[in-house]
Amino acid sequence: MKLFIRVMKALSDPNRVRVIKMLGAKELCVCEVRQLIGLAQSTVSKHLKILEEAGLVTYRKEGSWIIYRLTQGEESEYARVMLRNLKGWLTDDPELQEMLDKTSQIDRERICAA
Amino acid sequence: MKLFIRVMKALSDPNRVRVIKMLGAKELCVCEVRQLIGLAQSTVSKHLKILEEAGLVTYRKEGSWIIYRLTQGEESEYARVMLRNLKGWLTDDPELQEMLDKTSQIDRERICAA
DNA sequence: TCACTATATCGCCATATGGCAATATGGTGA
DNA sequence: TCACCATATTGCCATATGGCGATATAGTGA
Repeated sequence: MKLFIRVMKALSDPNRVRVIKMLGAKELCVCEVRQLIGLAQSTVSKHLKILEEAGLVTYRKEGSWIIYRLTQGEESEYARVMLRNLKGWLTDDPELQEMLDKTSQIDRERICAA
Repeated sequence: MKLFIRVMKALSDPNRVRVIKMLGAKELCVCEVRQLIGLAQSTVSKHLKILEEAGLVTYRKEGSWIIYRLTQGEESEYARVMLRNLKGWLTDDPELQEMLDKTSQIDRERICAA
């Protein structure tokens, strides 16, 4: 029950759902997410942690960047099924569509000066 | 997005998930739910409203009882898919199992004196 | 080492949520 | 009509949540 609730809570916030959809298009470092979603860095970091603890996203380090991507739901059936559902869901939301356009265009080198 | 979030929020509370699982076994009036779940009547009523607004449950009147049951997700793909998933999920949760046993045994006439 | 960048964590605040008791509403049956 | 039952709504409280700025941590590169 606890794990299920954790996944549902993680998906109960529109900004976190936006992050999931963005990461569905392309893996992103924290400052790219911050740019795309327009929240404070600390807020983005908190959201990513919640998604990670639900088994929905994972990350790797690359230099001083931390690059997040969706998981395959290896840790949680709930995460796996919800990620699969979300691929098909919300595809006609215009605000999300615009965000996804920006996501595919974004250039990490330009946004996060290295 | 709003509808999706509404479904996720509805499923983010363990007591509401318990109600869903109970109603998956059998339709129930509010006082039966109250008995099974052990919360105040006003709290149960509030939870049922949230589930209803998410398109997960519906109700009919029968005398002075209001009898709730799961929907078929006619109103919402999100509700439909989640209800289908939930049928298979949490089936080995011992605390839920016990509640489901009680649910199938419950006798409306005995609990809710008419 | 130092300055700089990226990220995480902390402390705070406003609002949302889940709980209850009390009250309102509406049907039942004498 | 009146008393009673089931349910919904309201008002209140404690805790959770989502937001931010400030600070801590850690890597980079001079």
